[in-house]
Amino acid sequence: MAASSAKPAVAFDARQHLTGLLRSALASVAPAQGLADIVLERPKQASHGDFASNLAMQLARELKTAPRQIAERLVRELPASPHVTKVDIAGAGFINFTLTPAARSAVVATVLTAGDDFGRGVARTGRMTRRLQVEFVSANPTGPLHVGHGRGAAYGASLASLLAFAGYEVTREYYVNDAGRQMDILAVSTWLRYLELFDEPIAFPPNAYQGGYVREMAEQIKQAHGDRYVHPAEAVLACVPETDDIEARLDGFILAGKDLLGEDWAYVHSHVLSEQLADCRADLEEFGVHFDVWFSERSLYDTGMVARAVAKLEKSGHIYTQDGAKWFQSTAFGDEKDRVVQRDNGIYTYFASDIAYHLNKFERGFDKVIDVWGADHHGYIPRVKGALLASGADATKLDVTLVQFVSLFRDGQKVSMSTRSGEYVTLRQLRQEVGNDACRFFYMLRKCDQALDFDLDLAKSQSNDNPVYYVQYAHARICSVLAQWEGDAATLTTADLSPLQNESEFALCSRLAEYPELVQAAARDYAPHSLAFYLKDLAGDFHSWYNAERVLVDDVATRAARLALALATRQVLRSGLSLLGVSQPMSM
RNA sequence: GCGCUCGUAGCUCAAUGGAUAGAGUACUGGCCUCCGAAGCCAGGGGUUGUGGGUUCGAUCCCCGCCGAGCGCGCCA
Repeated sequence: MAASSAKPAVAFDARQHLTGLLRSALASVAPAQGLADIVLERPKQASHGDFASNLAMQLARELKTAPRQIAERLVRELPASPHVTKVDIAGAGFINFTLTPAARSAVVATVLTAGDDFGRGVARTGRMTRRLQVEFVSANPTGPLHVGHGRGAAYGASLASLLAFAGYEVTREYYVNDAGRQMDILAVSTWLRYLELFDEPIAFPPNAYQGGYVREMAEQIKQAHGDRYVHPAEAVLACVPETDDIEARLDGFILAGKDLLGEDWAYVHSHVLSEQLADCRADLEEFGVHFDVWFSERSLYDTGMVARAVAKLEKSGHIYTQDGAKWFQSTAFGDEKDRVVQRDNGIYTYFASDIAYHLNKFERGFDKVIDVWGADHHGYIPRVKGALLASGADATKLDVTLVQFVSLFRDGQKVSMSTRSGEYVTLRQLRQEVGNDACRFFYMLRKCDQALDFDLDLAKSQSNDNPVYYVQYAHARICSVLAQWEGDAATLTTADLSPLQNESEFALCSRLAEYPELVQAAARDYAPHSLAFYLKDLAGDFHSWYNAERVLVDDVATRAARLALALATRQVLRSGLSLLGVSQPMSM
């Protein structure tokens, strides 16, 4: 298409340009320091110009000279530039650059030309990592997702989108814990509720899953299979030891299920698993959270990966046997104590499958493996990294990001939540109360390593005050103006931008220009929350400008320039909101 | 007790080692015959828990103390 040739070969990059100027000045002032990093930051205050460099302060020690004096010399040696209108020395020795109006507004054309690609990073090569995996949520499929999972879901999904946009190839993965005791507990819970439907007198264990969804699954099984799985209470209770140890009693119920149901146990087990997994998946899809891979823990056992992983550790001499169990010597890698990988009864622990899983991830050739865990799992980091090291893997390729807890408040009271007791607010309930957009955005309004207090009443009663509307409103406003203009937006790409002369216009331009570097920084730091804060700032700059200046004025040139600025703003709003999984309404 | 994550305006939260620590909310006072007032402008609000250290410069890095959450199982 001919239109693509309209894309300028080299868009003006102010940061690159100024870096070149400073490098040139540095070569004259201090030739020996030619390799010093040139840092350019965007000052918080408009009076400090468009860019500031701390180069003089960094050189003060080496040159044994006062920063301001070095700054003066640097400024004297700066090559003349058609894009710079003013260079100041301020504060402790900052060199402040103010760009010409043309250089400041040039970003508008850059945005409109690039469209959805504005801010997108190019694929990295060489020593930069390229293929990434983000594993997140990975909740046991033993019940509905709760608001804590929701935070992990929103964080992981936004992070993955951000990394992909920043130029990495990203795989989104959910680790399904479909093996192990928790699944057995869910199966037996359902079976016991099922027996209740046939009036078998068995007291429901207090540590079994209490949620209503368990009763629903029991009802489904009854509808589909009648009394096929019914066994008399006496037969069931015969397997359950008379003890105060409720865990031992629960294991007795599980044993009863396996013994009495025989091959039918597998049916109940797989039925409840697929039910919960499907529910979880649908919940996440509605929340705008998608996965490329649903990885089964059980497949690690079926393919012998778990046994191989343990054997590998054994071979490298990091396993010893004590009390009939096999222990991994994780203390050799900084863990607090050694950990069992295989119990005396021959059954592997979850830790063994975790090792196998991570080795599998590494075998798949990712340059970086990012695990998003709940903060309560922080104690597992040393042992997992230790196992990787012991297996000869490069543990620095594993990054673990911890997402802190979410506390819900209703009527000023903290809502106590426990998965087992079934007394918790589900992600689905939260989404229905607050809405998906507000939910996704709200979760992103704090750093993930910060505990989150979520006031349900506030989110419900004052949902109009939610920051997400502030950002979406800016988008809708722009759509409205463009609709009233009734022109062809494509013509704005080449609009003359010289009519943009007001401070509020330059402030908005500067914010737009910041977007690509913000994307890179947020991706580097695994910090999608900074994108949410950026969008709030961008919307704020837009609203301020919109109140200060009128877009649809009679003067044709001014109107075109301002429409172009509005359109560029909409482009970046749309880009950022979509990365966060928030919709971009035309009207609201 | 040991370990991890934290402690910033009344409240909820920001701040690649940079300049006078910023937003929102709440409070006070202004702005719609004018493109969407879910908006804008202005104002008061702080010893960044605390005491040291490193640095030209510390909310950020290091150490002690105080306080909060989480973890410390042959559960997942």
